[in-house]
Amino acid sequence: MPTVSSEELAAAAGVNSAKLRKDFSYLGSYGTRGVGYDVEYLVYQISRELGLTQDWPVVIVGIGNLGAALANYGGFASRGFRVAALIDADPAMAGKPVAGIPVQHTDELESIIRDNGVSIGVIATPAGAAQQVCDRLVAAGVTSILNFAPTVLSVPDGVDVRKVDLSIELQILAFHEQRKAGEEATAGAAAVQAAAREETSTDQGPDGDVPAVMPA
Amino acid sequence: MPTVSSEELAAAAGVNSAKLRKDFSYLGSYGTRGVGYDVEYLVYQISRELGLTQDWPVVIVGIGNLGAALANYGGFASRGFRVAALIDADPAMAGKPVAGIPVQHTDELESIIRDNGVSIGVIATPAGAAQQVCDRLVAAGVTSILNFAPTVLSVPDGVDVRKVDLSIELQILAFHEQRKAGEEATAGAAAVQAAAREETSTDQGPDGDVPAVMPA
DNA sequence: ATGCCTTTGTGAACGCGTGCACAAAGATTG
DNA sequence: CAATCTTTGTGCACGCGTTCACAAAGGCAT
Repeated sequence: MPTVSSEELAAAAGVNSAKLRKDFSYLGSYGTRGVGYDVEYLVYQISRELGLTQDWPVVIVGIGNLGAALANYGGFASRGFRVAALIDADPAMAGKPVAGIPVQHTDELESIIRDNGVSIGVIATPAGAAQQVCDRLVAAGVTSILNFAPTVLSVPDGVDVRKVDLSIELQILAFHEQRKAGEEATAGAAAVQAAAREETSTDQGPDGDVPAVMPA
Repeated sequence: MPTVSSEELAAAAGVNSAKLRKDFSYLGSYGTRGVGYDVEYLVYQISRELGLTQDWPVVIVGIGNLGAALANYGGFASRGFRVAALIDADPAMAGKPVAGIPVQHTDELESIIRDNGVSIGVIATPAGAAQQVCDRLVAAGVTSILNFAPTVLSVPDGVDVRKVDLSIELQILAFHEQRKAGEEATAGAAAVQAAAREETSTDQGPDGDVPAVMPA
């Protein structure tokens, strides 16, 4: 039986082994003292807890470059996601296959959601259409939305929204890049990013982790 | 002179006003007691600290759906980024304009980087080509890389890499979705995501923030 | 079977970040 | 110019998460 110790795992991940053990303990997944964790069992437990063993039907709305890129993205299937439908407002797109899936018109949105029991929707439309699409998704029963459009969506309670801003990551890189260059005047620089984050977005979305460097 | 108090700002952002003031204090940007912060000055200071006032030339390598989507993305210009060049390995793409910028062949990579003083590169190639492109970018002088390819890149010290995995955000939504549904057996669920994070990626990339719920 | 060795699971201490609360500072009004 | 009022900047305390350290547990060799 192949096993791993918390020590090995921690070293590989660059974290503290005690924390890792404590985290695992919340799972209820018990390791064996003197031996370690059964790899297969551990992988299964974590996968299940994360929802990777379930099948999540997903719709993508807005089949432009980004929507097409998402439809073609290989990582989805392996993580338990299944693209149930591609939806676009352009009638000319209807029926055209993208990533092997025929695009359907926005008119079908509600019925697609209901027929497939979709609870997760991806919005890759232009900013102008995003809120409207969002409202329709929610009304049809979607309770989780991944938003790529550069708009903050408002949704009723009980609906989760995560906003992906492709430029935020670039901004974080630029921030570091700037600090590499100018070590002189940039003395009391850092903790700003936290403040900036507070200013721009109202909560939803991924927090780019810039290490909170405390200036001298 | 238009001003804001830390109290107003904090309320709008949903955070504590004291923390906000403390964060601002690290900037050295002083507010005026009894009045608040000069909005214009504050915006400028934060922008400058974040590198938004600088002009960052960026190259995008791999002009498939994703690369094209990035090239068309409006958010870049407003954040100080300028797409200096689009690069693709397919000779058939060469010269074809995407988002108004002609695609150039991979052969030109090194000279483009050098001529434009590019220090930030975006990789939107298939996984197989990513490491090779990365190596060439680094060799040509790029010191920050935004990686959309589903591979972990290895780079020498001094080079920053951020990996964007489009399915991670979906996974976080699915995680919450699962918890919404099954409140029964999912008693001692939560802190797993931290552990999972430790397992999968070795540091680089955005940490999707799932609130660390402690089980009873 | 007994003792030793390895590794888990966790109680307790430490450290850091957040939030409270107040003194200092400046603006404003009479 | 003095008194008052508002808001900043920050010392201090609290709380939470991380880390340390060790006892309990199980495997394995003799």
